[in-house]
Order: sequence, then C-alpha cells, then structure tokens
Amino acid sequence: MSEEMNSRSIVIGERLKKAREALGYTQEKVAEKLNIGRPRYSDIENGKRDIPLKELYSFCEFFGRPLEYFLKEKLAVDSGFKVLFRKTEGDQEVAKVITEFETLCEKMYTLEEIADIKIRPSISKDYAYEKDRLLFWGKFYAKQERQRLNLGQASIRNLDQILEEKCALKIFYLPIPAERGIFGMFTYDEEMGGCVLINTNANFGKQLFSLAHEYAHFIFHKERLGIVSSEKEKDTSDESLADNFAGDFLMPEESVNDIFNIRIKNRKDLTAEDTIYFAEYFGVSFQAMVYRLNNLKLLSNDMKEKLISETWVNTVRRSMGISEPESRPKFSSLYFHLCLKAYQQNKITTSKLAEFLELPLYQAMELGRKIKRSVQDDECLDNF
DNA sequence: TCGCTGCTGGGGCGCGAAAA
DNA sequence: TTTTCGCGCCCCAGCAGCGA
Repeated sequence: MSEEMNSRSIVIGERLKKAREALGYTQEKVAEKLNIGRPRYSDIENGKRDIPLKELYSFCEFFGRPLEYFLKEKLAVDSGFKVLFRKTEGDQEVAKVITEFETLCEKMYTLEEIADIKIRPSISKDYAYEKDRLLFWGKFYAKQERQRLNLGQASIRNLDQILEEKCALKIFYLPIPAERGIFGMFTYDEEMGGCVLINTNANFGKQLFSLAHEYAHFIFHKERLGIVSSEKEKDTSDESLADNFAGDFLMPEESVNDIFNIRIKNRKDLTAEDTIYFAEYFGVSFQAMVYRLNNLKLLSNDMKEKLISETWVNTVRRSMGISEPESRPKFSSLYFHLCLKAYQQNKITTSKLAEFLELPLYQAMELGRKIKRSVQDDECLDNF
C-alpha cells in the first residue's frame, strides 16, 4: 500500500468508525450487513486495508452518508456531533436523523467554502445567569436579545431568517418520529458555528417555539457540544431556562398585555377563540399561548386546564379561517442562496447542484439553465 | 463477567508472471 | 498452451486487553 493510499485508508477508516458508532452498530453487525468478514472490516476501520470503490459505495449506502464524507480530508463537524450521538444511543431512528443533520451541516460548511463566504456568529457577550432564578434570567435576556436584534415588540414569525442573518445560525428542518418527543437539536462547533435542527412533525407554532428554544441554547449553552431538546429533559435547568427565554422572546409581556387590554378589556376570562387569536398573532402553538397567558396571570388556572384539554381547537381555527401553512423546505434560504451563488460562479457543476439541493439531475439542469439566463440572483430565486 | 475490539496464525482462492 | 509458483486478499478461529 503506498503512503498516500495508506493515509487515505486511515481517514476512511476513522470516518467509518464514526459513522458506525453514530448508528450504534458493532463491527460484527456492519460486517454481517455488508457481507464481509469482521476481521476484514476491522482492518478497514484501522486503515490497514484499502477499500475498493465499489465497497465504499456500499458503505455510503449503508451509513446514509455521501461519498465526500469518507473522502474529504477535513470535515467541519469532526468532533461536534459526538455528544449528540451518545445521547441517542440505542435509538437508531433518531441516530439516522442526526446523521442527516450532520450531513446537512457538512454540506452547508462546504458551500460556504466553495462560495468563499464564511458566516460565523459574532456573539461575544457574556450570558451569565443564576440557576435558582431561571424565570428572571429567561425574561431578562429575552428582552435584551429583542433589543440587540432590533425586533421591537412585534411578533417574529420569520425568526429563522432573522437568526440566520443576524446570528449566523444554521437552521435545518427534518421530520423526527413524533413518539420520540424530540422537538429540536442544537450543536455548536468553533469551525461550523451554531447549528439547529427543528422537527417538522410538530406544528408550525411549536416549530417556532422550538427555534427560539434552540436559540436560547446557542446563547447560553454553547460550551455543551450537542443538545437534544426533548420531552424527557424538559425539567432540567438548562431546558427550563431555554423555555423561559423562548416564551418571553416570542411573546413579550408588554405585547401580550397590550393586546389583552385592547381585545379583552372588561371580560372576566379569555375564551378559546381569544387564545387562538393570540397564538395566531404571535405565531406560536395554542398550547404555548395558553401557558404563556397563564404565566402572565391573564388566564385562570381553571381555564388553562380546560383549554389544554380541548380537542376541538383545530376545528375552531379552521372556522376562524386559520390554516396550517404548507410544509417547510428542508433547506434554509441561505443554503439555497449559497448553492445558486456557487453555481452561478461556476464553482460547482450541475450534478453537484443536484446533489446539494437533493434534486433529480433533470430538475437541477432546468434550474441551472434558469440561473444562467437570469441576470440577477433574486430573479432566479423567485422563479424557482 | 461479558461484550467489543484488535490482532495473529492457518488455510483457501484467484490472478498474473514465469517456466516447461 | 498448460502448469507452476508467488503474491495478495479473504475468511475463520481463537486469544488478549479493555471497559462497563
């Protein structure tokens, strides 16, 4: 084996090991699935044996990773996902989602490199807090962040765009099986910056809340390599702080009070219709709105319990002319923009464009033609 | 203690080069 | 053209070390 081949085999072997451990498989299981002997697979992982291209494709397919993952000299997220992997040990469905999340982050990083645009968070502020005053600090920093980002008191439905543009967060959307109780994930890496994954199986209101929640992790808990925001962990102090922050950030007390005073005035308690109106105004879920109104003492405990148990909320929403928006694209507008920019500058081929956007080649060719014809970036974005 | 991993030795198989 | 030989690759069995 030549020296070059040897170093390549070592890199591939290390990536194979990471990919295998990410899915919680043993060497024996992988070897069995791929129909090779375990010692041979062990040798491959240890870089002692070169891998034929055909076999490498099988590995890509089996681990759900692009070929680049095994061949690239340097990965952006070589260390950043380790903790996430450990946290989801044994749950291969979730492990697969995380693998896809990692792949998306890696693609984003590659695109930034190709387009020569490195977008990194500029936050250097110290977000210190005391663990016994989480309500206070959540509210305090939510207000500060709104000011810092010039958001005023208005509702922020386009939070993903704001966080991408102003905080350089990388945001992706993927479905995670509902029964796992996972709403979002966050990971941070010096090289990559902050990366967020939102579960698209939740409704849009819940997704917005999860995004604000993950943003809280970004500002408070960057030192933790990976965070899975789930039902199981909701009572931990980090999760409580993130929830408090998200509630205050999305539904500022002043705004809620203002609307309450205009709409409700002299009435004794809110109705389900009122709560739906509030939720729609702030873009959050009905449930989040109920809890927020209750926390602000604008909704009695009895009414809170009654509203939370209601099953006809969606029927009322529809009768009020409110419908759930269509499904969300997996990629952010920034990711899409970087793809188009790289293609426009002839830095990626049509097949690469297809790969980055996960499109069939013919669609990528059509898009490519539009990009080439188009004079302005915006025009081609609108046309697609 | 058990499961996982790394490592070694023995043996089989296929392929290419050299010899008959 | 056929046979032989060397080499590389592979599999299997088994042992030792490590960590939970």
